[in-house]
Amino acid sequence: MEKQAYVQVIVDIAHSNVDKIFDYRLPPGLTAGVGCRVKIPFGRTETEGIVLSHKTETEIAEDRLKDVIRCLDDRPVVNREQILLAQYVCARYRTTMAFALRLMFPAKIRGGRIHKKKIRMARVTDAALAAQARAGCFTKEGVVRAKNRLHTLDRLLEGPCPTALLDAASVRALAQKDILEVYFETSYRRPYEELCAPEKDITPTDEQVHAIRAISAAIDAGKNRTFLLHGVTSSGKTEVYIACVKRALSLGKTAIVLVPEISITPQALGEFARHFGEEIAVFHSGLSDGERFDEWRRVRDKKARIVLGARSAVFSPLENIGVIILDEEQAETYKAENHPAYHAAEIANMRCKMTGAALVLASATPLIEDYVKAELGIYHLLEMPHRVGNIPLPDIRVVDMKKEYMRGNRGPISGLLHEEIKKMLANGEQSLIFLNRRGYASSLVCPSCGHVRMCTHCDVPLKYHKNENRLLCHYCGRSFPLEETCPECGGKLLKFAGTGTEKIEEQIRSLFPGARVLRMDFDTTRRKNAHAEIYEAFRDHKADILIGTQMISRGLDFSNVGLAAIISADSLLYAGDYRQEERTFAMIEQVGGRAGRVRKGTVVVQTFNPENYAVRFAAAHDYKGFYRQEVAFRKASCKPPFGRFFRMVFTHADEARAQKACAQARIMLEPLLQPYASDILLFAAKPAPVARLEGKARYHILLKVRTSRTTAQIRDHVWDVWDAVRKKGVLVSVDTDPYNMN
DNA sequence: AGCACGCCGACT
DNA sequence: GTCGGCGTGCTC
Repeated sequence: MEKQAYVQVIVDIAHSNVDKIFDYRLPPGLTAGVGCRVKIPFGRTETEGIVLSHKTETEIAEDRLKDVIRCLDDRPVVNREQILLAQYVCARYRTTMAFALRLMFPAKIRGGRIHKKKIRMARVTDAALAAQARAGCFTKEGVVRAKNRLHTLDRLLEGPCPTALLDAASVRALAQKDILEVYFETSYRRPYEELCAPEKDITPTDEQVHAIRAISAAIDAGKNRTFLLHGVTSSGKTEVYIACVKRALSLGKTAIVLVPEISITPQALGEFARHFGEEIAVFHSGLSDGERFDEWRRVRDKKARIVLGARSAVFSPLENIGVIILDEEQAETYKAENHPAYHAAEIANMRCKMTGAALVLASATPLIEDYVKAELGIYHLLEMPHRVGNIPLPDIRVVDMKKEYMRGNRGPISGLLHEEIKKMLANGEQSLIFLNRRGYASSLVCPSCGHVRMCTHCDVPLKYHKNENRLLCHYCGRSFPLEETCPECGGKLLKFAGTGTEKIEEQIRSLFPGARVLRMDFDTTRRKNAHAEIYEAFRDHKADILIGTQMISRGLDFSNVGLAAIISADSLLYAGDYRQEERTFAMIEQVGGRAGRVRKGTVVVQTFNPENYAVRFAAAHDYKGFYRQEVAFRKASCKPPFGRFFRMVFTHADEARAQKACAQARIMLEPLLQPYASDILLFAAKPAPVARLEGKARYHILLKVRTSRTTAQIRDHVWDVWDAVRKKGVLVSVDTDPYNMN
């Protein structure tokens, strides 16, 4: 008697009610490996599930068991390590196994809508036969009488060729005579061009050598270790990454390099593709579904051993990982916004622990939390304080905009910046102008009654976009016509407050009529390829000045940029979160780092707060000075890493329901947190600063906790309350150490 | 997620 | 009397 086979399946329904293992009978003749998707009957319908394991016995009564209908994959869509990782994600972020597993493979795989791309190929059946046919293309006198056929044969004698590149009539005729054969080959859609420029032969600096040695030793040992690579801009971190990845490959291991989404430029890709060619798979938001599927498949099928990508690439189906690198580890984009709100560094850390890989957190401006860990010896600190070629860090010149204002210059461009841009234009050098606010004006105010135009669906002011001559909501994306009269008092005057990139572009164009100006922001890069076009135009010096948001602060490493300017260093200082100084410091270093990468450059920082310590330390390129100051403040006020914040947000179309759920949660939390009273601060339930978003009311609770052994328990209590409250139809989200408090 | 079961209000 | 509101419970 053959042993009855059962499979344990996670149903692909992301709901806590069905977040458990279901046993199914595997009918004889059907195979479904661990990690494969299966079609299964579920309740009254059919659905997909993923096989987690096999077994020979089950506690489920025979009459309740159902059969697997069929297996949907011949190869697993998740490997065993990914299943373990998904279980970790479930526990850590309180999500369902279905949600966690979905992170592991391309979304569009479900339902099997994506197909492998096949291309039609032709090849000769026999070289002698082809040569004979080739001779037949000439007359006795040696004159060509069948040009297309000759060309086709010549091409095929060199090897197989896609039929798309050949003359269709010749292919048909030659195939008829069995001189060539047509067949299909699956191809991979590659999201970037082949970049096969020769490797540059660079001698690494002593600092680079030291970092490479330390990380390589950890990769060799196969023991999990975390490094904090603190390297100033242009200190050659990329070469360190490449050397470490090479080391991992040489040991037969694999590697993941994570970068913030916006720094995935052709330049950054090219650097890696040059070294690793086909071995590298790239993941970012710009890929089509087909491209993403193919890249993922190349990793799963072990055709690519290196993954380069944004946040979600940390879940790639690699096996035997040697090293995971997080470039710009302080970047906020490593944290996912929605459920599960995982942090890529946390996932990377877990994967490294599971496989004994080295984790490299790299930045010019590491997160305070991480530098603290390095100082405590939890992370191994590697410092690269010098730029490659010993090029000095750029001079940072801080302009006090209060004085500028008093002097009568009320525009957004200071006298100094004006002068510096002029100098650059005269020298034929390029300038970068950074402002992290898009549009023309950040609000539209009525000077008579003070009314600010607000979004009808969100509790936020509308931004004026001059190009479209409309008011836009940057939260929900809705657009409104610009009404000339105030809806409140009927006043006819309009006041545009706050400066955005559009206005800067207008100002620069009027101040420097001859200069060639480009703007790179959300609005100018919406069209496909627009980002690459602007990037290439600036790289090829088809423009003198590039104005932009966050997008220009990373990944643009152009030798001809002599000036980088920050229009307002204050933009992040009023965010109201505990990271505002840290982010201001990082922004100045980041943008400043774009200038003078080959020879010494200049940075102009405009601010109304020149005395702010983030601005002062950034101007002096003094990370450690800033760090010490910031750590002292955080310690005194119990902010991360000395404290944690938990924030619960309650969203519902009906304001009363959102408020009620929020108040209930607050009431439930109180007794649960009572034992920790001396270590916590539980704030009142109240409307969120953005009290309405997309037409839905929002309420929130903030909990501040002094870091201690009980922090994890407190977090669990918060999640328990979340679990209890969310069943009432109100959307509840929990954010740990939120980046913003909107 | 879906879908059935089940227990209270206003109608042909 | 019943049609239908959506609260609760189940799916191998």
